[in-house]
Amino acid sequence: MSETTLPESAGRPIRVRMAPSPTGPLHIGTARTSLYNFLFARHHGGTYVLRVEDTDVARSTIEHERDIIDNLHWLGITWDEGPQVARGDDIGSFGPYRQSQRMELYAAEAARLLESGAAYHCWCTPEELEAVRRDLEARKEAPRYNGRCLRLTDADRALFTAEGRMPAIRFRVTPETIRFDDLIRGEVEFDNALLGDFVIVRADGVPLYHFVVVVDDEKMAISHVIRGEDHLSNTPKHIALIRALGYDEPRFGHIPLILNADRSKMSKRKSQTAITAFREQGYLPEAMVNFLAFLGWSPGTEEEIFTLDELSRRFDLDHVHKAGAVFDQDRLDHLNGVYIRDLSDEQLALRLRPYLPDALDDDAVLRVTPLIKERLVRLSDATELTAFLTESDEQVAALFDVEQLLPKGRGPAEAATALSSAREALAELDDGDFAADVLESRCRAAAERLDWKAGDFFRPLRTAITGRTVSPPLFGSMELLGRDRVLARLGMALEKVGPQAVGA
RNA sequence: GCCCCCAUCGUCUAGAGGCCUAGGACGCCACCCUUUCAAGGUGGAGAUCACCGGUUCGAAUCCGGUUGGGGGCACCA
Repeated sequence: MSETTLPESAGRPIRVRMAPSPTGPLHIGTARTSLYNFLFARHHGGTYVLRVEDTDVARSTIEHERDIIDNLHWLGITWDEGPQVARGDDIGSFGPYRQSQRMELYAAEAARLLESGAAYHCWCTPEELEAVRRDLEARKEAPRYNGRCLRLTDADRALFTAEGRMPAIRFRVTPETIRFDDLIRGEVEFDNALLGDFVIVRADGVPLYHFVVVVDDEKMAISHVIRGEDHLSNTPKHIALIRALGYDEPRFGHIPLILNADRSKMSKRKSQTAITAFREQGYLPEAMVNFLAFLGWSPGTEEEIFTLDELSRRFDLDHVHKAGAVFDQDRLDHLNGVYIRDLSDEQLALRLRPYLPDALDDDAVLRVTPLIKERLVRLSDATELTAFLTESDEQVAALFDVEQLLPKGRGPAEAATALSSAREALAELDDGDFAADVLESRCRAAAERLDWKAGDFFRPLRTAITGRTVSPPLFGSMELLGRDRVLARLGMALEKVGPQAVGA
């Protein structure tokens, strides 16, 4: 681990965090941010914290939390501190790690802000706020809060309280220039005079994101906040809060966004974003990690296949890009194929198991694996590629029409001839001799006797055996199917061409 | 509307002033291999480095502007 690239952290131990919100399944963008934080922590020997941002109780669910944790683990991302399944059983001494369990903390910090005058109660109703916003927009001004409740008298407040209205808490933004040295973008400058006072605690007492993120990053001693670029313009709010609360300012680093094909921020509406969906389709976690790492980062060389360990050795913020990166499905597919082919037959067979029917026993799965290995883009492709093994002879026969039995330039009668001569040649074999190499030489000999090109001769056989014109290698497929079913399928195909063969 | 960020082949990227008549990968095309499809091999098309101006002996690389794209401006995160 090189210490030379260690970003300055004011002498604090390196602690980074991922802070997913369980309002949906693990998003590809969250996964990549988590990966970068993980790699950063690993590379610098820092501590990695998982914090669940579930203050929005209405939208947060335990199912989503489980999906997030489960899929993070699936990717191989691990953390040093975080929540446990059982509440109150956390790992790490900065817990609890669910924000919903830290409400007293936020209330206390909000009270401090109220007391110092850095925050104030706001009694405006959503309707009033909406009206003000519309008005400002109509006048082409920034849609920010007008500070009305800042000018309330004690009598006004007493009146609202008597009405039973509950106030929200607003942070009073000091007009000042906020500068920070972003780890990825360098010096960034904002004018906070342009910001309106923003709500930090809702009228129902629920504290909001910009507030809790700042409180927790301090209380969890986070040294580097590495997050998506969509938070770049929220950072001056966070810094203002940090100063008002007397906290230590962490280093910030904003990584580029993952984009839809149209270059907008990647979204569920336009792209598949749930990691779990990729997982179900049979993308390998190794491929996913490799792919995600290169979406916005490169090692600065021309190497491109990296394991998680190699990545944590090589990863550094210096090589993280500034521009957003379009999610390229073709590239993911290619990488997935690379990783699939890199697996041993045994390993691959194991991973294929969930995609194949129970009717195919483990031994059969292991035997068919080498036949389909280099034809798989996703593990789920195995389902279709091996379907002919579990389909009944009748089902297979129903899959094709006579057209698909015919080699280029040949008619039904000739297909019938090929089919029957193949059946004859194979029928002579015992069960025990039904091996791919034997089958192949028999069929080649039969083709030769007919004076056909082997490829032409194989086409009707392939269709008859698998029901498809595209299939795994023909003779390996026949071997797996066994003598009886091969002969049966050849017979059924023959019946199918029969009438036309006669008519031809 | 205001603020901020960004800009190298279609896409992901290499590139930190001369090594660049811009390299790699994916995708695409052709050929080879071949029992189909893949995989593999070889080759090819594809970027006047968004544009304009400056700095410099020299700029994809530095500076300024323009244009274009994106993000943010919630009692969501």
